Amino acid sequence: MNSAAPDVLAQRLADSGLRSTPQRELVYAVLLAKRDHPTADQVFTRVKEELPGISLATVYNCLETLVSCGLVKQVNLERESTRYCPNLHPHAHFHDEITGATHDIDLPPTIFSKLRAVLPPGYDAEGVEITFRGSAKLPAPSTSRESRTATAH
Amino acid sequence: MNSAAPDVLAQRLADSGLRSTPQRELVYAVLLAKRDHPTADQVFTRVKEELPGISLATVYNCLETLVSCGLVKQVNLERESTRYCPNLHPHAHFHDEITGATHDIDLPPTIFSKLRAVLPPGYDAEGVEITFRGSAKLPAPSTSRESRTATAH
DNA sequence: CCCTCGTTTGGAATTGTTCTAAATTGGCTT
DNA sequence: AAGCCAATTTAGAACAATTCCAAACGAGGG
Ligand SMILES: [Mn+2]
Ligand SMILES: [Mn+2]
Ligand SMILES: [Zn+2]
Ligand SMILES: [Zn+2]
Repeated sequence: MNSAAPDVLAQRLADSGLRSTPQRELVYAVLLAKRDHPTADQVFTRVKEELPGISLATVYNCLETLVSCGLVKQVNLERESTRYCPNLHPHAHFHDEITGATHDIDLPPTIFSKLRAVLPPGYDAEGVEITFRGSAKLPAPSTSRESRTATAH
Repeated sequence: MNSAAPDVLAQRLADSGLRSTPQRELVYAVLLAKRDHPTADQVFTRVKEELPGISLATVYNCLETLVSCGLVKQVNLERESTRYCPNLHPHAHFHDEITGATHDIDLPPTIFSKLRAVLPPGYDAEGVEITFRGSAKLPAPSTSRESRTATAH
C-alpha cells in the first residue's frame, strides 16, 4: 500500500524508546491511506477490517503515540470528536460545513512570516493554524478506489 | 458596568422573536466584562454571584441563544470545553500553552484577502480562523480590578 | 525457559454537553 | 385583576467522547 511509511514509523518509535507493534503500524497505515481526517472511531472501524480483535482503547493509545512521535497531528475544528491528520507539511484546513468534510489546503511558505507580522511584541508563536469554513464545489471526488482529499507528498 | 450593551442585546433578541431575560442579560454582561474566553462552567460561576439561583442548563441555553443571535462566537481551540468570545471584530486567537489563556489578536483587514488567495478554485470560504499557539510574555496583567485580555472596542 | 516490562484489552469512570419533563414567568386578553 | 398561553428556566437523567484502570498478553534478554 505505502512503501517507506512503516520504516519511518519504526524509526520514530525507536527514537522514543517505543516498540513497533502491528496495532501502531496499522493505525498509521490507515491514516496515510485515506487522508480525510478521520475520528478515532472511524480509524477504529477501518483498522478492525484487518485486525478484528483490536480495541478502541488501543486505537486511542496508538493515535496518542503517533501524535507524541510527531507523525500525526490532532485537528479540532469544532467541539466533537478529535480528528487526526498525518500531513506534516504546513497546511490549512478547509471545513465544508455542508458535507462535514475537512480538506487540506497547501500553504505558501511566505504566509507564516506574514502572519507573524500581525502579532504584537511579547507574543511568541510556535505554531499557527488556519481554518476556512464554507462549502467546496469540487470536481466530483471520482469513484476511484481512493478519493484523495489531501496533498500528494 | 457596560452602557449600551443591554440595549444591543434586547434589540438582537427582539429581532429573533426572543425575549430579554435577566439570565440572558447577565450571561452576556459577564462575557463582556471579562473577555478571557471563559467556558460555560466559568460563566456559570461568574453569573451565580449575581443570580445565585441560575442553573447550568440555563447558562448553556443563554450562551446558545447569544451565539444564534450573532453576538457571541464559540471558540474551540482544542478538545475540551467550548469557550465563548463576544468580540465581533475580525480577530485571531493566541493560545498560551503555558498559562492556558487565550488572547484576542487584532487582525489587519487585508489579511483576509491574502488568505483567500491561497484557496484553490472551487473552495468558497465564508469564514477564516487563525490560531497562534505559543507563549506570551506580557507586561504583567496588573492586579487591577479587571485584567483586560482583549481588544478595547 | 522464565522474568520483566511495555503493550493491549474490556470495562468502568470521567467530562462536557444535551435532552426531558415539570415548574415558572411575562405578556395579552378579557 | 384574573386567566391564558407560550417562552423560558430548572434539576436531573441521558449521552458521547475520551481517559483511566487493573488484568492479561507478549517479545526479548538473561
Ligand atoms: Mn461542521
Ligand atoms: Mn492548551
Ligand atoms: Zn490536515
Ligand atoms: Zn476572541
